[in-house]
Amino acid sequence: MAVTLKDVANLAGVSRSAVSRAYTDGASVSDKTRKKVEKAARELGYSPSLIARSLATNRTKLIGLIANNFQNPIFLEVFDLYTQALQKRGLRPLLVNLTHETDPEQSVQMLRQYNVDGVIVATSTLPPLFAKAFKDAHMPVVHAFGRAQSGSDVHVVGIDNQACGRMAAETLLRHGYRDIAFLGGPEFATSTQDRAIGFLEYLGEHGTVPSDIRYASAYGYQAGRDAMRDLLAEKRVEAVFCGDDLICMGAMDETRQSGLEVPGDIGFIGFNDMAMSQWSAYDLTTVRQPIRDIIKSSIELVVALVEEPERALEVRIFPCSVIERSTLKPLP
Amino acid sequence: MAVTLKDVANLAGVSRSAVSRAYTDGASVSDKTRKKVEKAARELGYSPSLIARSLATNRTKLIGLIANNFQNPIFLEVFDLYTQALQKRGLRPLLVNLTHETDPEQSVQMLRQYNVDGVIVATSTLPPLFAKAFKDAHMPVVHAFGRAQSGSDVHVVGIDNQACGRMAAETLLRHGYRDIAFLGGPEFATSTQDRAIGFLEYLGEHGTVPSDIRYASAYGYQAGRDAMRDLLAEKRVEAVFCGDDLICMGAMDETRQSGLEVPGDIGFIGFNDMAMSQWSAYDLTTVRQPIRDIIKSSIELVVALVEEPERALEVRIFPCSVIERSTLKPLP
DNA sequence: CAAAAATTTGCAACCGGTTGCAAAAATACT
DNA sequence: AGTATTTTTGCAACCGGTTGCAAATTTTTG
Repeated sequence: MAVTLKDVANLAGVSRSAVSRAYTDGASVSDKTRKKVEKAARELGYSPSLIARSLATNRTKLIGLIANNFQNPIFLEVFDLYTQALQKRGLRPLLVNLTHETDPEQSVQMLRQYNVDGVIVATSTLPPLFAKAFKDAHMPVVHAFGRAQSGSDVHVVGIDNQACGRMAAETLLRHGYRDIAFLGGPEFATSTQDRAIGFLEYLGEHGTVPSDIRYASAYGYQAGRDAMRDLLAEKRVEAVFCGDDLICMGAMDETRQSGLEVPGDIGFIGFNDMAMSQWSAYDLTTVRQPIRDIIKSSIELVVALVEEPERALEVRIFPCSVIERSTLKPLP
Repeated sequence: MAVTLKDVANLAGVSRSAVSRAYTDGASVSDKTRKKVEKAARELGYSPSLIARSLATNRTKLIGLIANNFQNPIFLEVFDLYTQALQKRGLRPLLVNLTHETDPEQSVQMLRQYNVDGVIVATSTLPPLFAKAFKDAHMPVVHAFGRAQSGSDVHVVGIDNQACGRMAAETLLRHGYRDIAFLGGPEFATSTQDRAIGFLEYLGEHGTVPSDIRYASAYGYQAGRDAMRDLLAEKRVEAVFCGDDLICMGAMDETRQSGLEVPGDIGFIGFNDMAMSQWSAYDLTTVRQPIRDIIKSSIELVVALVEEPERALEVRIFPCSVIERSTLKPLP
């Protein structure tokens, strides 16, 4: 039913190899033959089967894209950028949803079966078990938005979360806040841990200590609200550093619902600078993470790894910046 | 390097067919042989290549998932549900981003090359050219969230947008509004057109006409804001039916920025009931679209089509419902 | 113009599985 | 026991491409 290389070869009056070569660039074909093949292909409506090619070349042009947070809209931006960037290179994302997945082996198994050329893990926290499983399966893996784990053996493209924590602290102090709370993402997330470290460090260096340290149960809106409710019930602070914009929005909504004003009564600084952060309902001051750069770079890295699997372990860090909007009181 | 079926066959002391059969259920193998094969496979860490299998069986277990709106967070919910539901059936989504794509042929080409078993188009508007291109390529296609086009030849799973438009109108009238505006998505979107028809129809049946009809340039926040700004500059209405929650949020933010109150000065009713719609900053009254049902059903349909390509054209419609929250004034 | 060099071509084996068919083995029946 | 029936097995061809190698062709050179 489908038209194959052989059909084209017959119509063009050349060998099957000739047709194949006409479709692989860099191959040795005369112009004359190529023209004949192209003509025949057009007449028959031929398009080569990537499956068959994959079998022969052992390359699928498939990149596994692993994600475990489909609640945070920032991942939609991430998917958008990934799919587009991959498409431009003639690659395709094979989306894997780890949201309710617990068994690393099984996921690896799947990716292996599809013979993906490489894997990009786009999660803030890569369970160590997964990292190991991928490595063991001899798949090129890069962990985007990850942390440079000391003992780890997976390539990382991301940001320096400690430095970002410091930036947030610096911004809050500069705006004249003293009585500050830290409201992070889940405590087990390395990203959260690092941001906390940098944040505390900087405050410490300037003779302060956070009035409250607290963790949302997830990188999500409701988790942010819940944590903020608890915080408000216990004490009063001047400003809050939230480990994620979505958490921040939840916290702000909770704050406003309880009758307080932002930034009049409490100031907020978030993290990520997702598209929604500039909505006027929030207009968040936030630490901006350069996701375009991270995504571009992680694709380049995984592609390079496909060519050169034994490449030296690499960690690529991109700088963040503070975007000042209106959730902090004006500079003194 | 990779361990193949032949290796397993050798170790187990059986033929290659035996190994193959051990892995296809329903095949004729004795228990004894299967045990031997399983043991050998375990020892070698064998996992069969889907690529090779695909070549032989002409089935890839890949479903093309086409989307063209990565700006609207509702699609993150959609992706989440799709990836999970497909995974459960042992299928994988091959994500295609049409956002900046104009040439249907090229996209079809791609999906053909990967030999996807079927295609799910998850866009509110399927450009007719795409529909035709897929059909011509003899791919099972289901248009989720689509409209039952009269002359079309693609299966559809979605909602009755006209009925939904009527529901919105009914809700607004019931709440005592008279001076009502329609703020739809892009005018070319069939979903928008249908919602408008139903909306106008119902109002007409109750002796009213909208005070304003207007279309946002996209199903997005900023587009909603811009359209609302124009509306406010021109006239004053009591309530607005927005063609999408995201548009509605933009419109609400614009309204509030201009000093008006919701629902005090202007009431809003949205469309979709995305996760964010219940955030307290908006707490939208909205028409709920049953996306879980649509997604589940569209997968079932595409799977059925793979088995039976010449299946009669089908249109599956799920009912919507109005979720009342706080963006309309209380019932009189 | 012939010989040497460079380019193009086709053959045939291979990638890693599946499957129809006939032979072999196991089970049922008289 | 021997024969008929059912189940299991291996052979070999096939899925749709790629690629090393040697032969055929074209181009360059003296």
